[in-house]
Amino acid sequence: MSPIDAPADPALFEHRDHPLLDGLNEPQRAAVTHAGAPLLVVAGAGSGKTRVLTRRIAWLINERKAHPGSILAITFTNKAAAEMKERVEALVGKRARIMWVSTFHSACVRILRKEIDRVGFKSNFSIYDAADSKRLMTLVLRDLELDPKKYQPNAVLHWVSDQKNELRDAEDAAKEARNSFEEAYAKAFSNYQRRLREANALDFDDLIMTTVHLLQAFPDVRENYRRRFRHVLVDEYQDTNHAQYSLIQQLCGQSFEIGTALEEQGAEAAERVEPSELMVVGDADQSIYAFRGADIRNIMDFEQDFPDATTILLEQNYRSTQTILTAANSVIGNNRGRKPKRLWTDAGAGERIVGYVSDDEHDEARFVSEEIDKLTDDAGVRPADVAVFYRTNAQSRVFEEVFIRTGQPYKVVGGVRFYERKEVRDALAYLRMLVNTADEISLRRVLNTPKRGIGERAEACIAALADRDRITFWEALTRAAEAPGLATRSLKNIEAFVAIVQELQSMVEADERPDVILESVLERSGYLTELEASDDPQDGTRVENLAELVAVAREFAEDPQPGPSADPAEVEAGTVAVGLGDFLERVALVADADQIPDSPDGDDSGVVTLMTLHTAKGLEFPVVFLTGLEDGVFPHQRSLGDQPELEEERRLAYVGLTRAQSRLYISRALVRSAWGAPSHNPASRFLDELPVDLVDWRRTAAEQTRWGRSDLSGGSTRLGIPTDAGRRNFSSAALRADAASKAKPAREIPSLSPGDRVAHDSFGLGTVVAVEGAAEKSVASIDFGSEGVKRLLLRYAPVEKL
DNA sequence: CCCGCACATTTTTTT
DNA sequence: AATGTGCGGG
Repeated sequence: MSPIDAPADPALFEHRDHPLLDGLNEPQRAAVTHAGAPLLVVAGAGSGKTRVLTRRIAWLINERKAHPGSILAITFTNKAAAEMKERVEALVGKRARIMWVSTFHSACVRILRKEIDRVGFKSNFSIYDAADSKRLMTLVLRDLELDPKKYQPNAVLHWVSDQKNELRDAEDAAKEARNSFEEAYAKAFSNYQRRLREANALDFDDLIMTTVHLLQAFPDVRENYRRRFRHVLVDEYQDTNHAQYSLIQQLCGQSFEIGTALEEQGAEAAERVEPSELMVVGDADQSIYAFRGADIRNIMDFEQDFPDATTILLEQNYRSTQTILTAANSVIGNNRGRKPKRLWTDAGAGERIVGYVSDDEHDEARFVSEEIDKLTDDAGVRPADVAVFYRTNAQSRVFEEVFIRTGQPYKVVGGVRFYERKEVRDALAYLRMLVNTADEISLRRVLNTPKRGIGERAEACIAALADRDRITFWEALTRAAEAPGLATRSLKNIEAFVAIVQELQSMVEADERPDVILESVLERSGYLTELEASDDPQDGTRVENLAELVAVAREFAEDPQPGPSADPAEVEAGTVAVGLGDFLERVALVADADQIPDSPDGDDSGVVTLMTLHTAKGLEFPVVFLTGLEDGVFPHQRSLGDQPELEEERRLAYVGLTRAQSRLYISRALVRSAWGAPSHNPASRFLDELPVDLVDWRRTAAEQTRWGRSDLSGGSTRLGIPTDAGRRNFSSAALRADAASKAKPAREIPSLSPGDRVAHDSFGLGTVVAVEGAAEKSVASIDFGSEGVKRLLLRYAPVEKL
């Protein structure tokens, strides 16, 4: 619990205070009670902003008699939304339920489901995620016969996303194209949009952009929502992009920007609605999403955009020790052009930061694991109090390996997400196609999955028929008999497929429960049968994942927790929609952060949490391990040559540091393998930016132990336990020099021949089966018994000849 | 039409 | 290192 929940002296406020202001400091109270002009709350990390938001909403309802339905609060994740709603409900009771508290995306979906027919979509539109978008873009680029080397789907999509975040449609983009390169991009954009429309589908960015366009184009719709939302609150304002900014403006009727001012004059005929009250909360130092269009100027320029705005600063931190805050302040102070802000606390200095320089990433992970052991044994820390952060998802692997080996339960948040697994996506594609037959991407995905003899050739015939008769791909499938050039055999298979789909569709029409439909899909499609018949061990896991998905669907059907875009009126009446479409929507909008084990009590108390720094935003943990502090890893390679990007990395470091409540560990590896090749990276420049005396270096580059220690106790590491040498403080510069001089992990390649017994760090003992190639390139096939036969590149593989 | 193999590509971060 | 894509043989 943070200290804010236990005010030092409640009596101090009692006589003059409203319960809703209880335990708040002065600026916090000012933010809660502020009325009128647009309000910017600059909330430093851990300054109690969630508390301010919830209290303010409760204040609006209880004291200012705002109708709960007139409140729109935007949060960053659905989980944050659910929590906020819950907290407000605890303060003001059940009527809080009809507020809109959701993410930008969920709020837009909710508006679009009602209004989107005005712009030519049907309300059962599909939502395409990154993978769907990529598939579609690949098709588009192929159609346009663009060189896939020069025009990569991801690059084009990123560009398209930028356009949409700036509210430019394909036409605008084409007009602004300055060279043939951009013209090609604009063309792809245009085709991509056309095909989305044909599929009755929207991608993530469309959800926002389409809503804004809709509000701009239809004054009656806009007035309707403006009249409804008298109070708009936006959290994490520093991470909003231009489209989201415009959305806020449209919804609030705040129109101080020049562009909107003109547009507003045009709409003067329509009845004017008083602007809604706007409060935004954010911290420019925690803006870490510029790469996806977030515009830090939205918060930096708030006072210019809204000339009569009030700004309130929250600088008192209730989360961390002064040591941690000083470190964070010191790092972020290296960014230029930021508004000065210094977090402080009265919690005291606390423990020093612990630093560790490891030989490689395995050593780093082992250090983290051992340290967690010590903390839980001696310091009364529960594993659930511990979080391990890293820059990129790929870094989670080593930690997982170590935790598996030591039996430490852990949970990786994000990464290869459940909903991105192939089998789960296949199953969802079936469901989406059933709900929206125009969804060609989903339909074609499952057409021959599992294999049912409908190949590329047959698919092309159907596509040609659809093209010729200007019908959807699905319709063409139902009329496959008319397709020229289609083999009889293929036709038979297609007819069988169509029959299955129609049967399943009738279940959807009959409003069967999502879990029931899903089970039928897996059964009738033959998907499950195929997996069960397979001897690939991976397919066993796939079956389990599908069972998990069915369980999720069942839970959804039986316990209709109001979803992010559920209609509050229905929630109130206890008739939350639990149809297949609602289920799909829920699934489409879940975020990584939504899956964080929420109460670290009970079952989850023994689980360590692993996640990227981005996912960590908004969270806090008593103990934090910030790993991989190497130039090229964090800050990321791609940011090294670019000042703005480097500053974003620094903000990311700031976010990471400020997640820690009482203990902070920082570590780096001298050698780290990526793409199967080792590279040694210098110390992260952010380490230089930490005050030297705050860090207790348990091990420095100078103390690197000898390689190849023969002691294989535990079979887990080839590196010796670091000596507990004197705790001298090396400046980072010294460390770096050390790293450079020692940076030769000269590793000899064991010469092996078939029959040799070897030991491997993670696979254990094995027998060499075969050796190919020579010297640096030699590859050995080694039988590790229950672990199977592995092919290992001896130069890098941690094997030792016995 | 399907399977197996070689090869390229992968890694930023996410709603 | 691991996974997806493109080709050739069956």
